[in-house]
Amino acid sequence: MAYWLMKSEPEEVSIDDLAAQKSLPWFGVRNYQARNFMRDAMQVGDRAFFYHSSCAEPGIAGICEVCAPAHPDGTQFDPASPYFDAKATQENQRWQCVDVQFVQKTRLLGLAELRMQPALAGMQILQRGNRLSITSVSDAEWKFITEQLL
DNA sequence: GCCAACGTTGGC
DNA sequence: GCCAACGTTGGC
Repeated sequence: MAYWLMKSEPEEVSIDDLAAQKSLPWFGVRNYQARNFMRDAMQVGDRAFFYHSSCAEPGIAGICEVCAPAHPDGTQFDPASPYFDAKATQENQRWQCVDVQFVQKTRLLGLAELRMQPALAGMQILQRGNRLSITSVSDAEWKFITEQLL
């Protein structure tokens, strides 16, 4: 069982959207490293912080859980989708995603507040230039955030 | 809207 | 396989 942090733009999919839908595919990832995490490392039952990015209040907004293993991301084949990938074919599909289900909404734990914690100084999301939309979270970081901050 | 940082592309 | 140019991310 591993822990993750998954970024989503709340204008597209927020923690409230996930709560309303119960579960949904984590579609739209177009970065190989993040895809590889979903395809190779994430397992059903893993938990993740649901992080709101590119918005007025970026930060952790809730918790979700992987509920289905990686499967093809259908948006790569949909010409109407912003995530359409003209180079993806049924034989050579490029993008996969896991499904996640809602666990809980939390208070908004903002970026600045995360940065204030010495215990979290090594967190991937806080590293300079970090852009990866899925990062792993250590057991210690998960414990600290869930038990001390939320 | 700015811009630093990073990933991807494509010519060579 | 190098690397410059370009595109994207994401906080501010």
